[in-house]
Amino acid sequence: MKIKKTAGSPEPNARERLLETAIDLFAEKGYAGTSVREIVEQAGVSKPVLYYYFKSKEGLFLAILDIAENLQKDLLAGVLNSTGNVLDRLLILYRRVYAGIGENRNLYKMIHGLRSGPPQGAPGYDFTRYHRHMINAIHKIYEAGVDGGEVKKTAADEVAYLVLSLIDFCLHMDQVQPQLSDPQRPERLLRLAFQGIKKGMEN
Amino acid sequence: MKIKKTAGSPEPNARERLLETAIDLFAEKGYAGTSVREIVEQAGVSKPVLYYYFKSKEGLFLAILDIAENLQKDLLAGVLNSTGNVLDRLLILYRRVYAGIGENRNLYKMIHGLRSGPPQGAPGYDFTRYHRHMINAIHKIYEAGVDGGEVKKTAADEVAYLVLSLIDFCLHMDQVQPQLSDPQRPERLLRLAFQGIKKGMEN
DNA sequence: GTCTATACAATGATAGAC
DNA sequence: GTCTATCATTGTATAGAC
Repeated sequence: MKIKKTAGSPEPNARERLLETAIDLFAEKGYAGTSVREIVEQAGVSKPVLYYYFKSKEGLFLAILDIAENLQKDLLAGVLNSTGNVLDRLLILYRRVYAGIGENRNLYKMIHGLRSGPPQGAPGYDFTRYHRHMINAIHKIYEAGVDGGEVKKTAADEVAYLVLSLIDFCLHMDQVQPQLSDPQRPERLLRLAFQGIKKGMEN
Repeated sequence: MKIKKTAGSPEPNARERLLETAIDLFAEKGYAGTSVREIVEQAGVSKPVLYYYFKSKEGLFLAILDIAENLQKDLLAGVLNSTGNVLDRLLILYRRVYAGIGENRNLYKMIHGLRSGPPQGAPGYDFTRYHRHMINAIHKIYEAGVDGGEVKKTAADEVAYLVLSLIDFCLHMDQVQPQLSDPQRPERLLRLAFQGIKKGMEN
């Protein structure tokens, strides 16, 4: 699930290096905070090379987002092929997402920053799509659990939000405060949410 | 709980207008995406006025963050004066925070963007402090509930993270997808988390 | 496809008059 | 305290040679 070029072509190197470098820099300093000069310098190419492949800074930016959405799409499709009970499948969802992020850490960082942040002069782009894809996946997993009589039929929407908020939060923590992060936390939080906090609710 | 100047002084207007304008612009376009020229133009002052009051773009930025932290501090102190059971107090926490955000919407937007995003060329600043303050407040509320025998003694840390993730998520939704936002959702999610999702856990 | 060289607008910041 | 005028630097983007 690594970044690959769009189609099979001779493709030496420059384009790939530009993509990877730009992802790193956008993740680290934001869109507006990153200059074209920095990108090409660090990628070891000259300015016109960037404009040749991507037409503009915006073009490069959008090319990256296109890659990201395809990665997410493939990943969620894989998760929905899983079997098991709801909690297990949600944990699979989390682990796959977590693993996918690990493989393209800065790509996630870049998107995460832009998703909750201001469009730093970046071209208009609807970042809520990633969110929607996640909600849909959780929804499907949960509904399978309702059909199997495993979980309450409570408003599935609310559950999807509850689960996504936990996952998002843990990924966010892992991103901005890795020293406080704990790979086991998502599992514990999910179990906690499943069982309830209130006294007298022990399984 | 509105933004006010640091001390009592003659103070006509320019400084205040610069602060408010900068908050709006930083919220909308990020730190790097906002130029000094834009700020002073929209504030109706000339460039040197900004440099007179804040010394630099960074100085203005840091002055804003200082205001924000004081607002949060006062707000949480007020919340911790509340009484009642855990769920009620957590809802009070959410409502106060929500109200506080409503009063200074763009201030929150600006910080929220920088908290999860890249330092867009902005001066180094530890944005995790807001997070820590929230965790501490939730912790205190929850511990009061444990003492009163109201909630499980389960790892209070986990509960704090669970609750904060719900609150953060709802505030985030309200921020980036107001059309999908629902003022009642936080309450529903908190109740859901308290009671548990799993079947057989009905109160 | 990739380079050198450059155009040209916008940037953050300041000097010095009032 | 606030202005006009200006600075050096950096920004995105392109022409034209190879």
